[in-house]
Amino acid sequence: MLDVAATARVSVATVSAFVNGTAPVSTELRGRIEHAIQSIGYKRNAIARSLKMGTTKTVGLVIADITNPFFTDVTSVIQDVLHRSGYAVMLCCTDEDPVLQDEQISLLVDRMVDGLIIAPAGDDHALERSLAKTDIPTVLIDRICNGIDADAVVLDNQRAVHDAINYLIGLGHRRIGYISGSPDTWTGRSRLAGYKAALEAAGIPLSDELIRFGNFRERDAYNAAMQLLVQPERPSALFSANNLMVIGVMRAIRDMGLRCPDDISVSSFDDFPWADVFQPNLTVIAQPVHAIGEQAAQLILERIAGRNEQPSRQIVLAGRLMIRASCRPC
Amino acid sequence: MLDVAATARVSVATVSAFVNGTAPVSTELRGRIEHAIQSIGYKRNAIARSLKMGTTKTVGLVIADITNPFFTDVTSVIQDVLHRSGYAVMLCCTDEDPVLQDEQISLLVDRMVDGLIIAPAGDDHALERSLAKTDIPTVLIDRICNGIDADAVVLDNQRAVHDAINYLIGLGHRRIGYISGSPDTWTGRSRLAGYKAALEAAGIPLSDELIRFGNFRERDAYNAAMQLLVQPERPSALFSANNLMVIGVMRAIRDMGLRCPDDISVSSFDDFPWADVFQPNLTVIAQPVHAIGEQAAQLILERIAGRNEQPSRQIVLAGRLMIRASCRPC
DNA sequence: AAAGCTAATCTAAACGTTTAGATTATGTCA
DNA sequence: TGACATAATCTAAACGTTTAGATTAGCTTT
Repeated sequence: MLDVAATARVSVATVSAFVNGTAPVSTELRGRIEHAIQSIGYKRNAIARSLKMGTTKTVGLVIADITNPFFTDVTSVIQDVLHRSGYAVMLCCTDEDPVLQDEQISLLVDRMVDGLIIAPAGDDHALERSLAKTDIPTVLIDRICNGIDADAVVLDNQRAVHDAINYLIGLGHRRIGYISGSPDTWTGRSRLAGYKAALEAAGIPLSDELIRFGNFRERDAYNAAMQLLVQPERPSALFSANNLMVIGVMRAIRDMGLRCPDDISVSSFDDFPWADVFQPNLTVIAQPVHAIGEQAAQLILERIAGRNEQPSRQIVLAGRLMIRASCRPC
Repeated sequence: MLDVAATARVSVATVSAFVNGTAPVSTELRGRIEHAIQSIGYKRNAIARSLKMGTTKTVGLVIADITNPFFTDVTSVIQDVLHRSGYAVMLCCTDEDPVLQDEQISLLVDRMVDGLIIAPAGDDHALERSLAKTDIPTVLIDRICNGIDADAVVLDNQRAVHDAINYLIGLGHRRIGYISGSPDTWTGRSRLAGYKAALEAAGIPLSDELIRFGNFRERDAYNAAMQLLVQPERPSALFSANNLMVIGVMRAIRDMGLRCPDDISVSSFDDFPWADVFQPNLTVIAQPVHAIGEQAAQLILERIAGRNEQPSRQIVLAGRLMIRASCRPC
């Protein structure tokens, strides 16, 4: 900018005024500056600008796993709306590891992101500590953390799973195996609660024999499903608490020489774009990924702009049961 | 840092020396500084540091679509290795739109990223222009651009598709429909070239009737596949040039009331983690996503460190044909 | 013609670091 | 004791912006 100013024989203040349109500049100088910028190939340095302004026009997005279609779908729309508002996105993955999460958040805070959108990993206190000494606006997605006072947009997990399990019960299933996400997370707990509530409401006794933990990971879910399938009195249906795990479940079913839905019914949280075209066509709970991303992005923009000074609120969205062909009457 | 210096009754230079370990500090002062940092909750400001040092410890990653599992797989390993070297990743998506791509690259350049990893969208000149007036180290992935002198890690697309088509020919197929990616991209062209070469080598006459363009998008591929399927003399096999498109292809097949592989064989570029467990089990060309990400990350790190001053080189990796159950003898 | 406005431009001080080079303290040796 | 080396610490100038407040130029008005 100093070079531009020198070339155009004006002060840096004038160049700045012209570049940002923050103050009127005479046609005369405007021409000279424009020309100087062209010939030098000047680009405003966003780092210096950030330092002075105290704002980076960047928001940090922290998710568990970039390989999970749910997160990428949400990320995609978040990026979209933030980009339209002039914000860039810095994406970090935690692999569900609270230590890594702390590192990533720290990295984002150091880089002075204007806002944070987080799908928290690990137990509630982990995030609480990570966020302790910063006052960066934050919105939580997918999961809620108890100790944290921040906006959140989440699903009515309990209700959604309740509906799905109810559907299975309606088909006559009584022994329904449940592959749970990590009970350390709100998401894992609330979905499990939906399962339990549905059974309870139907008067079916709960059995720990039917619940296994897959930690939202395909590999772990495979093992978990295997444990359920080798039981002498095998479940007639399996429900998986997310998309990654249902693949492990299906693999276990195949490896046990069983077929879905002929030998066993399967349902799961999270939809796939290919679910209606590859067999078995999975019956799933579809999350409103677009709405989640849209809402999260709007919330963070409002908080950043300071337009929203109200106490934090939680937006709860509903899942939708997509009945296809992976469940049979029992 | 000034506060810390004041509290510890030392100069900022000493604080800086302590924080970065760049110069010896006496135990006495070390204690005082440490204590001051604790009580103030000081964190080094990465923005100010970047401004002074001229390095952001950040690399920009530009991909077409974060929703595409191929890109997310690669992104995942790139993030992993870069994070281990202390670099953060700024992820941008272009939606295959050269204009958006230019915007995103500009944004990254403004933010002074230390390096750029790009899966180019649009025609070669688009990227050439975007990269014109910057000397940021760059490595290209997935696609090559002619005018650009940068390291690249790509697949031997032609060879890979050649193998896959050969496999179909070996099964007796003669009318093989091809759903191509955008011919504006190197990837689209090189894969198509593999198709043509394979037919030619087998003495099968080429026919434009059998080639349709799906632009690497599910929706477009659906339409493209439809056009092939309504032909009076329908192809006996369909090959899709990427993962997103094969879903569109399968949907078209279903909507036409056909079944794969009974009525028509299907194969495609890119593997799915669920391909061996959902029917039809797709026969695909698997890309070495891990190697691609690893190599790309290493290349950019070397270039950034200035360790590698050699002329740019292209790393060409091989795809692997995963034969499953979506192709039948004809 | 002097005074008073207004609009355009400029000067200089921030923002929070890093770092060369100056300064000070400590110890060694003749 | 004084000269000299060495190690630790400090001072101050950058990095490339923004912006409050000062200055200047060009008009009106009296």
